[in-house]
Amino acid sequence: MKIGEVALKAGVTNRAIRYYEELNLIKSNRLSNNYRVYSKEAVDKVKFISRARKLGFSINECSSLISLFDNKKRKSAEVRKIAIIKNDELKRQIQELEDLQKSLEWLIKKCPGNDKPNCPIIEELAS
Amino acid sequence: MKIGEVALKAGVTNRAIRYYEELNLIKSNRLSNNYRVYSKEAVDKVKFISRARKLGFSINECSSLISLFDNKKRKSAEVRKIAIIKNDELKRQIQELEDLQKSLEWLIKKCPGNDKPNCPIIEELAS
DNA sequence: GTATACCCTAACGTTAAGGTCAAGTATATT
DNA sequence: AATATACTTGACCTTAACGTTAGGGTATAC
Repeated sequence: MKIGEVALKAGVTNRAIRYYEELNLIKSNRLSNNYRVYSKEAVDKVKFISRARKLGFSINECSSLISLFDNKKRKSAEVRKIAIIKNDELKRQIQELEDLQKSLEWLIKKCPGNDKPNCPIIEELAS
Repeated sequence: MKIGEVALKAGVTNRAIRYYEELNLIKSNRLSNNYRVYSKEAVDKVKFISRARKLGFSINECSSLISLFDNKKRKSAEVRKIAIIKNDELKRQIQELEDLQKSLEWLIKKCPGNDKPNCPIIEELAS
């Protein structure tokens, strides 16, 4: 299977695949014409990476997950640990954004939103 | 007042001030030695920008807010509009992150976290 | 045999908001 | 005078995860 087919099946671009390969997340062999060839398992791996990315994991984290994916002697506790770290990060990030959003919402509620210049939002920022 | 003092009073770096100036968010005059000089109002503006940034507004949005801040004939409805747009963006962003986080949490709960390889997180990503 | 589609590497571009030199000028202190 | 501190511009650096050319070679269909 050549790169285009893998890309199509996994729903990513050729460039992304070459990039993952560059970072050693996946591997390929070469044909005599230097084209990359992939096994069916490579498609699964690329899909795996794609799903993990959509779950919020960075490429680096994907790399760790792929290692565990490959390691049939893995301990589920190790996987769980990575997931928990990411989950905590997400929760913290959400909290920060919520704090901002609540502040903003509070200001919006206090703003009359009419034709006059008087505005609590501007005043708050200027205070 | 020279740049260092403004930076100190507003709690940002000299570089940040020059950057804001470069993007026309603030202005300065020059002394005969080419040093920038600022008025007291400039300090207020830089503080304004700094606070707005911390509320989640981008430099571009700060630029719009500064224009309204400067415009004494502004309508509070215009300010409110910008704030509402940003608020909606924040809400959407929070929602996306929460969806991710919930998915991850669900997987974590299902993972035994022991010494065995069997792991629902890996399985989900591989499915 | 030529048009089209696919593959290759190398390398620069993208986004935001400044950070970090480098090299020179100016001011202030001792 | 020498040293230390503050200011100037200009230009490259940072992060992530690829996107996008440029300039080729290869394969397949007609």
